[in-house]
Amino acid sequence: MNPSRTRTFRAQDYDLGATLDSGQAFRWVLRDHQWTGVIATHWVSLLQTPDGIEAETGAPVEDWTWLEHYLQIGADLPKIVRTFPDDEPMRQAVAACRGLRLLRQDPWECLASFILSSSKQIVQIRQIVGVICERYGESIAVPGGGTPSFAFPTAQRLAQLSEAELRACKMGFRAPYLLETARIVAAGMDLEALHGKTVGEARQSLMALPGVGRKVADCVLLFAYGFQQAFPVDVWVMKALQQLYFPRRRVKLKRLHRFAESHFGPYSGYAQQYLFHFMRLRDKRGLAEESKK
DNA sequence: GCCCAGGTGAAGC
DNA sequence: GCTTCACATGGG
Repeated sequence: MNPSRTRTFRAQDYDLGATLDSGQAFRWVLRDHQWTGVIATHWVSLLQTPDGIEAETGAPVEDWTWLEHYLQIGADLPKIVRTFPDDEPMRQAVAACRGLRLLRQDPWECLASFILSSSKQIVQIRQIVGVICERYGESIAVPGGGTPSFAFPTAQRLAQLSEAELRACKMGFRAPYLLETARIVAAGMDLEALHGKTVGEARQSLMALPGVGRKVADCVLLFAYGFQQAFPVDVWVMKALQQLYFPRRRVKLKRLHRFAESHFGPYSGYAQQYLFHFMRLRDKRGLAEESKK
């Protein structure tokens, strides 16, 4: 096929906005109905259409497999949703988040981003990621006249920096974690090798890294490696499980993990993303209602 | 000023 | 094993 800068993907049941804005990835910006972001070294702009997604890139592309893979165009969403438990909370979440998908991201970018995510709001994670990309990422091709754009910095690049330089990117106490992890990866830890492991083994390898606990590890397992059983429990998912499944009884984290494993089926990670997004939507609406008063 | 954010690691029971 | 606390920074 001839190299081209545009391409159309046919896709049913795909809510691009919900997917790119649901706290999985931190580099997407909405402008004039188009989502603009960076995947590896590609500047990309995406537009939702009735039949699917129209993509534009900064440089001509011959093989579009990388984008199809990132967006998980081929995932059978109706089939996945049918495996969710048939209970009231999931019915509500599915109704509220129709077309929400899981992306398949680059392991290093996902790992580094989620090390920066701890105890931070999504807007702020975006901001920190933006700063490290501008300062330490390679410049990439953008359409004529566009503002400069940068790849996510490699582990090798970040490994050369000082802790002070990272702190200057507003990441606070996360700086030493990111720096140490970058140095371990730059020194030869093979992130690709985790693809061939079991969830448990892969999780152990990730949790051995500084700044990576159960929650960050599960995010990377789910959003980068496609382990559909990984079930990240952050404050929102904690709230969802507490309020929707265990009202008026405080349940400990360990128990919630066990509940999640047995209750949500083979695509529990997907179910988790629906609960997460559902809770955030509900919160936004709640605030909007309140400000009207 | 206050509380909270896609938490983790270390210290103290 | 568990619970508590410090850790930067900015949004609401």
